[in-house]
Amino acid sequence: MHEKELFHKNKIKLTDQRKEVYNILSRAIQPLSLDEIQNECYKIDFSSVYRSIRTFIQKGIVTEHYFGDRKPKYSLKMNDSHRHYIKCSKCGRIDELKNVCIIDEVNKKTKYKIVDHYMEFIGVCPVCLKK
Amino acid sequence: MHEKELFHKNKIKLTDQRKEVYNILSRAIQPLSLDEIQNECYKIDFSSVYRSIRTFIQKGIVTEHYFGDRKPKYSLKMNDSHRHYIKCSKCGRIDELKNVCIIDEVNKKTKYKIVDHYMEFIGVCPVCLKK
DNA sequence: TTCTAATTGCAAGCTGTTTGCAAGTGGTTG
DNA sequence: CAACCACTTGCAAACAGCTTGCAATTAGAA
Repeated sequence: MHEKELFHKNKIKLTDQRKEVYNILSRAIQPLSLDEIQNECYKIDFSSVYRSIRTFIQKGIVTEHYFGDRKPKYSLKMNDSHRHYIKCSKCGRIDELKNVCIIDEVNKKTKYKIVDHYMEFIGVCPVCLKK
Repeated sequence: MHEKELFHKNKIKLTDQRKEVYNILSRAIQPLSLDEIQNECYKIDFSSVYRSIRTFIQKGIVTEHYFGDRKPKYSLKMNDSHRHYIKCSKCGRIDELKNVCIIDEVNKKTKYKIVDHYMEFIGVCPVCLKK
């Protein structure tokens, strides 16, 4: 869906700042922290990035993730299906993790109804292993 | 292992403050934040709790967890051989995810040698599901 | 084009973590 | 078992990241 349509559907005013934040997230291959987003922006105040993100979360467009890092990270929910990554700790290469279906297992074991999840793996890729 | 032995083995001075922090963690059934630990203490300055924890982490005795509230939480690593958690999106309750071993599967599928990973599951807990 | 409610940038405030320092203490040594 | 010293403590102040109030600006409806 195009951003204009998406914003309109969600009753979000289409400002330059919000467009830019949205586009940065849509191009990102990984979730980004607030300051990572701001660094990608041409010239937007931190508080505006912050408020854009809060608006997007509230409208259900963006998801907030917590990893072993003090700063939460953000991604577009619409990219959710591509949200399993594996990253090489040597060369930085990022691959997608396909067909790793753990949700059913987690569901069964915990009796929770899973509404969201994120998995990220760090390892040494086959190429670097050979070196 | 008894705390005196453990501290000695790790070359940590055995002070009243550290003993107390350690004992609070060893009794805890969930990871605790710094101020939760301090509240359990008889009368220890916040910075001493903080520094005890940092020492324990550095010695590999304690693990730091991020669960999406602002405050990281801490648990004894020995209680904790490979824990994953699941968090309720309604009430914030945190449960442990037992016996979810995905590493072997990821290893097999990707040929990466996994060195670290994050998994985050958000769902609605059984109690909230009933409401 | 005009009008208004929503959004922006800025600066200040808040919450939680980290650090510098003087005073105090564990534990090693003679 | 006394003396010593490097490590630890409590306190207060600094820091980092997030949040908010406000006056000026702007999107978009009328």
